[in-house]
Amino acid sequence: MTSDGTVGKALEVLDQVAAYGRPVRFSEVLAASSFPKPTLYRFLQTLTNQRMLAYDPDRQTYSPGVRLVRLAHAAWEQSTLAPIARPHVDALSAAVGETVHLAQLDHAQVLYIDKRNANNPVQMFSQAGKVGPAYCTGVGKVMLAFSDPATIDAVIEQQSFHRFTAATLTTPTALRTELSDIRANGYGFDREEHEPGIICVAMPILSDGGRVLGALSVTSTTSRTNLAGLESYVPILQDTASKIARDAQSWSFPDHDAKEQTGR
Amino acid sequence: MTSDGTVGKALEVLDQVAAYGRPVRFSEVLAASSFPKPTLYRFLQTLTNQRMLAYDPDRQTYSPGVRLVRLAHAAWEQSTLAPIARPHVDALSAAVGETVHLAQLDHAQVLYIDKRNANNPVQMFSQAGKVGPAYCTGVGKVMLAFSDPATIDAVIEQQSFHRFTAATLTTPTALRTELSDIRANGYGFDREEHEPGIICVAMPILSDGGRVLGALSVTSTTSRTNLAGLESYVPILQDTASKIARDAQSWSFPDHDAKEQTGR
DNA sequence: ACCTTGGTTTCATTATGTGAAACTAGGTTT
DNA sequence: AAACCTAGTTTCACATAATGAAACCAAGGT
Repeated sequence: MTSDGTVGKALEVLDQVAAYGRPVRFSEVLAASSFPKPTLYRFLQTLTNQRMLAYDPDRQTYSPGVRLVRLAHAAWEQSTLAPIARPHVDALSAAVGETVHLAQLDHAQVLYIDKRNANNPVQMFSQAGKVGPAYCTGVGKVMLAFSDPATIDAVIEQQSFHRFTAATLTTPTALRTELSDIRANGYGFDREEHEPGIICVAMPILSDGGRVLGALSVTSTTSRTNLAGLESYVPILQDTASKIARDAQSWSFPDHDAKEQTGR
Repeated sequence: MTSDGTVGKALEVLDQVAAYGRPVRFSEVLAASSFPKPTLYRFLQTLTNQRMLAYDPDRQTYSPGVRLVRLAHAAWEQSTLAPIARPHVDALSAAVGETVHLAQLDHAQVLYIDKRNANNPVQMFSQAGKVGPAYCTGVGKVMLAFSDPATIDAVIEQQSFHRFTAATLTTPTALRTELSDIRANGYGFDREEHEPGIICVAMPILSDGGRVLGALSVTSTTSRTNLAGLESYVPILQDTASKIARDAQSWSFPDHDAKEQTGR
């Protein structure tokens, strides 16, 4: 399951390089890798030839390659909620005048798909594609809360429960309690759990079948407002979420997970 | 060269699926593919398992997967000019009040890396990652003009020279003439060659060594201005480009191509 | 001149990918 | 309903391609 075939291994290497967030040397990758030296070397070569990685011969470093940017554009337009949600997110952003996030659950992480920053706009790519922990973000908890039990277990399993702030939930038990609160309410908050001073309300985007398609959040700072203030956005968030869900349905956004295909 | 190993083949398939720009069925891919049925089938399975592709079991279609979005985020931040250029592009955009593009040459295509749309902002990812033809865009021609002869030949070789508008350059000869004009001037235009009514000025971003790092352009419409009007932006474009080049240098942006590594 | 560290190449061994052919599930025609 | 497609999936003997221990090379350092 971990790796299917050579391709899986190569992608594992690609992921690893991307994870560093900065150009890395061969030896660094090697040290962290489970592959023996020549094998890893060949993977890096192949990926570089394929422009999935870029190699800087001067510094002898590898970093993720431009080919990915092109591919991701296609992925973003076809396999995410972003294009469907765009007009609704725009409207929401305009109405609330605060930062709005659109996220999906990928793997066991929160993947930010789109963002509107009311004040200084722009800089989307820098945010879209970003990943965050599921256990201490508004969108993460909300998506998790409405996932099926098996997924919840699997995801919780993979969380680090690193303490970012004093408010961070650091145990599976605390998180599970929070999740059932969220299920009861229909929405959730981030109470400075990830970054001090940063709070948000998050709303799941649910399909008719009750499946989690993604989540929306409105983010602000404790200096500007408080949880009660954010809670006033719940109706419009609710409305936006259901509109997105409706459009996603009619556009026939896949309601199922890609069923686990029997690998090798 | 065409394909190095299994990984290369798999990525070829991935590219092919992404190129459709919409979910595709197995048989469609098969028809266009050089791989025999079971081989292709296995590749699609592997890529799906790896979430490089997403499979919709209802419609039996494949589309690029979300994992790419995450990877691309890293690529965008590390292997493109975008993060370095961002402040300068912001400033340029604010100064000219027109749409600004930042592009790099990838393969034989123009890859848009960043964009500022003065009026209705946002919607970057939808643009970043987008590709366009090199022979009939301002940025494409400008980057090509300052590339080394071998690259020029190779790129021209791969152009389709499809006629988009009456002004499109449709022959290698016409393009070569245009390129030497651009070299002489130091910048270039798009004279409605790609889309009617759309014109732009483009400026190459050159390293100290004279290597093409990317290109900037200011785009407008014939209803708002004309080529002479756009030409007035040349000084600020020049300035912006050289600032980006400077920063790229000091940040040690790879000045060389990833040297062709001897594949299998 | 002699190590050491980091990167690259070789090559016999073995695992993996390969694809013709056979199979299955829906749908359509006779 | 039986025969017949068409599109997708599985099998399996075979060949190719991946593997990694070991050897090699190139810089720097001592």
